[in-house]
Amino acid sequence: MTPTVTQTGTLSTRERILLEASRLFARNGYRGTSTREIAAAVGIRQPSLFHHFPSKQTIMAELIDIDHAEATRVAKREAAASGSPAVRLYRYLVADISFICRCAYDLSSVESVLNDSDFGDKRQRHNELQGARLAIIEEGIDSGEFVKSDPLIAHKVITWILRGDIVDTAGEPQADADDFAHQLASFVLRAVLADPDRVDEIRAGVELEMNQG
Amino acid sequence: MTPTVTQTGTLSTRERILLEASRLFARNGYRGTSTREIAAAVGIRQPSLFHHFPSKQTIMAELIDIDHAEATRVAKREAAASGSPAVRLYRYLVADISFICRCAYDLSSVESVLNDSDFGDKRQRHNELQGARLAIIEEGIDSGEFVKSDPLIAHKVITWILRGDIVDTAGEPQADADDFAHQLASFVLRAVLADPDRVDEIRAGVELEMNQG
DNA sequence: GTCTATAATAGGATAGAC
DNA sequence: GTCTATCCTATTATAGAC
Repeated sequence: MTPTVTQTGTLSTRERILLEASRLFARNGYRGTSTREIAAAVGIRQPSLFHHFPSKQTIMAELIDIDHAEATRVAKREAAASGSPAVRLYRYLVADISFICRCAYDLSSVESVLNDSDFGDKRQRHNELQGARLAIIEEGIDSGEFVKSDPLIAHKVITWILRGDIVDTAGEPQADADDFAHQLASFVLRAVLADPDRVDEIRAGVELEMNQG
Repeated sequence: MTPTVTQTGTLSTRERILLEASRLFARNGYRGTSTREIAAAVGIRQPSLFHHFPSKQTIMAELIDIDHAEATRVAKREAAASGSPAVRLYRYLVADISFICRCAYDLSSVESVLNDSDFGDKRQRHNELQGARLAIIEEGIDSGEFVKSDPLIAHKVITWILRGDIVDTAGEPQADADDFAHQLASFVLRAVLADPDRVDEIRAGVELEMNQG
């Protein structure tokens, strides 16, 4: 399984390569990170990397797959879930944000390399995930639960918040990842709901569900 | 002056280097962009770049200065401006977002290189700008105009929205940059205001000011 | 599973002709 | 102001010893 931030003490060399590579890719970009830097961070020599991965590209490809596997899991669950668009959007945000905060790997670089031709085949799944998010927003606007406005604005802002969260809080242990996730989700819901006062009720309902399940 | 998206037809070689470098830095990162790629995009040979800039680093440094010069101008103006925190935050957001949309250069890479030791001296001004923004938010919460919550959450979200806007819409001509800026600013204000219904009144007031000034 | 040595290529920057 | 030619270093990846 994908390691969490609390498990970084007991990683295999392969996992430590993924961890250090993810941090360096986040800081200096995929192209801007050399295999020597990754190896140095892991504590091995540069050619030893190639015993665990056939190329630098496959290290990045595995990080992309880790990110997409979890995002797909959450998106599929909320697509089939019960509840109004607001409740499902709230649950989706909390699940995604707390995964980002808990995952040991810093997945910031994933989205930015999807424009690179080397990873073009990974892009379709990313687009599908974006579409699933937009669909919830459109449903909320159509039903009158969300304020009447361009769904693309809310969709963009949510994308940017998730991206910002990945970049700024990924990979570092967060004091209280759950509370942070709820605060961010509440911020978005306040902006989006036709009746912003419903935020507290939605938050309480989702927290109850999570404590039971 | 810094060129806008509508002026990309009449640029000097020096400005075209800044333009193409900004786009490549945005896509592939500062480290991940070679001087050969920049030269090819401009339509000259690699050594010719060094007639206009003494190094690759000085190209990036100039892009940072362009970004910070405008951000400082806007922040200083709103620090001294009249109006409630909500009105000043709204004006700040609209000014910053429409600058991002109008500037010919894609300034996405600026924030990410500030962690690089090569540009450490530019970082202080960035931190001062962040502080000015946080101060407006804290003032709004203390006065009761904003909803009672952790000011750092709103601050983070605003940072992420501005960053996302830079990354996704910078450098490309926007159909209606002003309307887009107002929609994003309204989204943030709805989430932040104790009385979200005041958004339309604040928007109308700022639009009136802008049409007069 | 990690090492040293090395191949082959791409990187930033300079010199000097035009 | 741009060019060709070139220097030196850094890059990804392989071969083969231990």
